[in-house]
Amino acid sequence: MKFEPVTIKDIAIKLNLSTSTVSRALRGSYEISEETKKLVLEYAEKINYRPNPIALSLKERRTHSIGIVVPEIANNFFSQAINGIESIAYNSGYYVSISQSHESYDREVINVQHLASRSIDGLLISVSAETSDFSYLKKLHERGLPIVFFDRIVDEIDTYKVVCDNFKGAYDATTHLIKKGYKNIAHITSSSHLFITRKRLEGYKKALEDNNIEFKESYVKYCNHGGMMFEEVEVAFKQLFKDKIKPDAILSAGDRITTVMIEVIKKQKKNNNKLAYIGFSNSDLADMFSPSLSVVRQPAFDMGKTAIELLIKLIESKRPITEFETKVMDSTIIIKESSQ
Amino acid sequence: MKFEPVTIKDIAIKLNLSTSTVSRALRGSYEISEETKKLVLEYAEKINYRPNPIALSLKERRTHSIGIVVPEIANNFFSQAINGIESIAYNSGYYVSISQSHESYDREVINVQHLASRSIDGLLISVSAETSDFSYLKKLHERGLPIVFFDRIVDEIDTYKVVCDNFKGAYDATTHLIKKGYKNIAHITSSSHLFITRKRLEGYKKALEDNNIEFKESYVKYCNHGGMMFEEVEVAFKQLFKDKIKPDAILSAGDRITTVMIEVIKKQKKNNNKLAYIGFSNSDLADMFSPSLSVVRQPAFDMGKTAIELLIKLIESKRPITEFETKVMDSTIIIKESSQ
DNA sequence: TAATTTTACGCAATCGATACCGATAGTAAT
DNA sequence: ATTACTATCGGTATCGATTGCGTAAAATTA
Repeated sequence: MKFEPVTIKDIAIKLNLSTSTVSRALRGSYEISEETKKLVLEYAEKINYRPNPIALSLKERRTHSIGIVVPEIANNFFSQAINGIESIAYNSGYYVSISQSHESYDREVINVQHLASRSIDGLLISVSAETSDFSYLKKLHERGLPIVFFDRIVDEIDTYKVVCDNFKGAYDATTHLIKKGYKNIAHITSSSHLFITRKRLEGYKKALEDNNIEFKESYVKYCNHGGMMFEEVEVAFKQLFKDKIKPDAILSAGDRITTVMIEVIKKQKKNNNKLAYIGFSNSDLADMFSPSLSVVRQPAFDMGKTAIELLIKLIESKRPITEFETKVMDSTIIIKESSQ
Repeated sequence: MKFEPVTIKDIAIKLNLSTSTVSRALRGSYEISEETKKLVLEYAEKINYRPNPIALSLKERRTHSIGIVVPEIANNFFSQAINGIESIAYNSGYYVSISQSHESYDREVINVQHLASRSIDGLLISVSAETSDFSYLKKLHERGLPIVFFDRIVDEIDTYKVVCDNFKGAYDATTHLIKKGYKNIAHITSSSHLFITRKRLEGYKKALEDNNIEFKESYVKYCNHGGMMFEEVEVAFKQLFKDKIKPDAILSAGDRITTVMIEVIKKQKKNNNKLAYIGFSNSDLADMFSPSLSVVRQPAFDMGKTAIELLIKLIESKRPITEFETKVMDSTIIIKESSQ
């Protein structure tokens, strides 16, 4: 089965013109007589001619599309961020191509390479939990591919970045738990090589410190697959409760880890309302949980918007940009029953 | 800022060979000496050469990528289906490009046109709630674009389709409610021009009929934006409760409508455990709701897998396929607290 | 009327990779 | 020595659209 679209040549042959004339007529060049223009335009309309974007891309060395690589789309934060990206992209004439790494380094590399080998003009990426080697991104960036990082940013690559204030989010959430009287606060988080993981850990630590609570290394558990595997969260959880002084509250990082943690809690039937928890989450359903979920919410939609705006700026800039900034946006903590 | 990837010509010049020789060496042609092959391969590796997929696409008239158009990705059913699609696509050498219609006809057309104008080899689509005119798809299909519909299928276009048994799902769910003693069962559903909406309505009706319960038109409420607007669901809900005999149970259609409906119920504080509900939903969090949510669950992942398999079959078939089938997969009803 | 300008269009190169058709050595067979 | 054959490589058209350059014919000016 083959899809045979009409080309400019078909029009040229039919109307006894050259392809150059047809091309110029279609784009309304002053060099073409009104008569010919009308003829071409009408016939093109009639046979529903559409320029072949692949041929155009080859010629112009631009595709007018940008690539998005995220760990997963079945994640409220990322799907909201994507919506933000799209809202700007479409109005700016860019088409977006979304792909998922599923928190796997290999999948991430495959996706990025595919996109980068000339099918996109720029890349928006939030790296996977598994990724600790960013050299493949660095190479692409050095070769001139415009890249903007959002959320899971990469510290060692110098370009625009968009994050929320992870330190403050974790600090506020931890402080909130402390104020509620909890003293043994654990932290279940994503993989340790993520920049945002470190920032959140810092916020958590600082809050403890400011309240004269001793930080315990054993209270911090990392999930190297970002919560993609139920077991890793379950193991982390169980280990926490092997401690002689059991946690009375948990701060969790990220949509996936937070929801999986809640599943673990349900499964373990641990919760006789003794365990408080608050998590980074952009779920719209937090209210409907039982108990309703306290969250640190990131401005995902706006982060996406900001990221794409910066990327377009990079792509369309005439001369190389060397001064980059990292936009830090506010997160909000929303207190519900789970942390009371 | 420009991205200047290495081309076959760069290699040719450097090694003092022709582009043809380099091309053949890269693909291991028998016509090239081992010596030259080694030389080319090593240099290509060194400078990290990647063939330009755009040039290849132009030449081969194939892109090795398929397009997915869904109403939204922030929807458990669709994100799971996409994961199913990807699981097969990657292993078959196809790259997937995802885009969202946001239940808007205009967005859907823009997305499909962009994809179709030669940047994809085939299309997987679940149409938006707004779409009632399928002529644009019909045209593309007639011109030879391979299309497979899944979930929101289009009756009047003859190709492969994948759905779950919507009739049976609705029938079973309604029967379950009846068996639990509910007699005034309402149905909040998506827009009326969707094929699956009609099928679900039929299942709902038949279950009432088989149990000698009178069908009331006023108990069926349509959401023409598929639940994308909170208000449409809220209005539907309020109207139901204006009826002199108020519903004691609701069957809702689709992930979005179901979750929005629950929000409405919360907001209205209608639920003193009087109102039972069950909805089509693939949420993994149904258990965590309060009350936990009874659902009709579709085999989203497998539906995605089946759809992409059929699409690849269509794309790679040597001669035109004229015999099409509609795969109907089983749905499962999972009973929890909300329908007791 | 001759010279010059304008109008309207065609030719061919280009983007990157492939593949058909040759072409040139070198070797083997007659 | 002539022919046949093989191994190895290059030239060039091609995919679809754009664009710089060239040019015939028509229109304008001198």
